[in-house]
Amino acid sequence: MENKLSIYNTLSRRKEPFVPLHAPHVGMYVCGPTVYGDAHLGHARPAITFDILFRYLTHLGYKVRYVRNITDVGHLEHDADEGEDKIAKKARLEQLEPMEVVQYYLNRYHKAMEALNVLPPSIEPHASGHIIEQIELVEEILKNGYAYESEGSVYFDVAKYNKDHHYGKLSGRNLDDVLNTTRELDGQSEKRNPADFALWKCAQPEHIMRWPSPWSDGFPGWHCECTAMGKKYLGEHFDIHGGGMDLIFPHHECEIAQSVASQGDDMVHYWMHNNMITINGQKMGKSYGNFINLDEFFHGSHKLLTQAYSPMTIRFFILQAHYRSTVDFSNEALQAAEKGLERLTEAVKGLERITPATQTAGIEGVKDLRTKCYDAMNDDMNSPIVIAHLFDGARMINTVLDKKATLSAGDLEELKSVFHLFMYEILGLKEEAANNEAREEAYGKVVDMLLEQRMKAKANKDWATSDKIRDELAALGFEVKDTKDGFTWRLNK
RNA sequence: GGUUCCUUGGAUGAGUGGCUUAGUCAGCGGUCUGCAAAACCGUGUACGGCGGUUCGAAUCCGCCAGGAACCUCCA
Repeated sequence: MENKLSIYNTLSRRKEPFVPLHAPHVGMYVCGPTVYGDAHLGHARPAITFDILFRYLTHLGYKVRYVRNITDVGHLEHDADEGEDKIAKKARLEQLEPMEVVQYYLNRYHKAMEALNVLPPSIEPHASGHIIEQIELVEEILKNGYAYESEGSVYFDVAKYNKDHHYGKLSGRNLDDVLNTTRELDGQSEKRNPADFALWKCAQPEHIMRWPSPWSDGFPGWHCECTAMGKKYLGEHFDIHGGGMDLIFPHHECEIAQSVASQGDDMVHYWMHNNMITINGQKMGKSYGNFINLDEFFHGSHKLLTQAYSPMTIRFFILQAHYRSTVDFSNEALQAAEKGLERLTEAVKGLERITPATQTAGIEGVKDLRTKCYDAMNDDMNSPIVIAHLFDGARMINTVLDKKATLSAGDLEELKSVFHLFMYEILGLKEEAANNEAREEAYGKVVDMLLEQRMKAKANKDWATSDKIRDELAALGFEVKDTKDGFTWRLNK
């Protein structure tokens, strides 16, 4: 399969032509959410970034298997309840089963993703459902001598690994740096080296989520799930592994070490990382306490928001920046995105009002638009440039609507096709379904307005107008009843 | 302290050696319009600072200043 797509590989720190290992099949793994809280704006970034990639690769004709995991076990939380599982902690606080918490937030995550028009991945595996695979991974690493058991836990032997391989090649670190800066943690005594990371953790008695293993009742280490599930569903070697930049170290670095230590070589060909969303220049994140939930954006229910922003506004806002740049949140920026998106959608609607002429005159560039959009997408998914070209298209459309130019039937179809492809299919900017409640209310008020007019007509004994309004409303399904002091109506269905 | 990276006009945000410009939002002027909105046309100041390489740098190199992410769960 031929394409000119190049993507930035974090491993090589440069753009590389995208050549799948087993065309036409493409394997893609993206780190999904830890479901112990509502999704915030930061979670939308990787979801949308890799949604675009998924859509584009599919459009290019690849058979993409997109795996996005759900982390529902194993992440240690480092605060008052040190060593306790995040999911388990939340569960105890809320008196819920751990899996109940997982399901609750997972449902909400799915709802938010659907609102953002993020396509569901091909497979969405849960870490808790792949304990066996993770134990097998740990056994492999042990067998190859890159791990050791200590008091029921198993740790990755970073120093030994680093003698044979480079631990830190993804994040640009060397082991000495890591050693000098590794923070002192509890349980350090179990480790031979402070930089060693856990592959299996022996569970404390109060730890709810636990599974039997050859070493202890416990739970898998932080990084095992992605390696184990990536291998299970995409094979020992697959094309793309994505996630947020904040996962490069240690998470993805450890994944590389785990795959090399278990199977002997790298599992992933292209590492891709989206940048962060910032707020006042600082990363939006749970630990900073400066995050805004997606639902809060959709409803405008956060003190930093001056209004509600629709899911498509959020999506457009994110796509207006390149995925490897930080993007700064502000009401002003979101309002600009909202208006810009409106301009595009109005232009697309305008396409339907254009009557084709015998030839195109007065505008240029219709025929180049498609190529320019492809070029931008091929250049490491430069969505802001694609959008800029779509704005050029919007200007063409508006000029024709202003009767200052004409479009041939062929060019009109071409414009429609380009907009449909890039705006809807690839960038996923679906036309917004209006807020139903608000719409219902507005429609109701329109009916009220008509009936007020009818009341005036009745007062003037203008029975013709009065009856006309009632009959026409009736024809539309509105049942109008006069009362002593006015009227009532309802919609018969 | 270490690693990686960033600094572009009023706000956002592309661009990485020259050519023709990003684009969007806002502002200003105009066209259109019963009014308004929309649309269209025109429009300004920009590449953190200093030095270097080069015929030529926002773009490459060095230093300085400021900022960020990671080094601890994080998208």
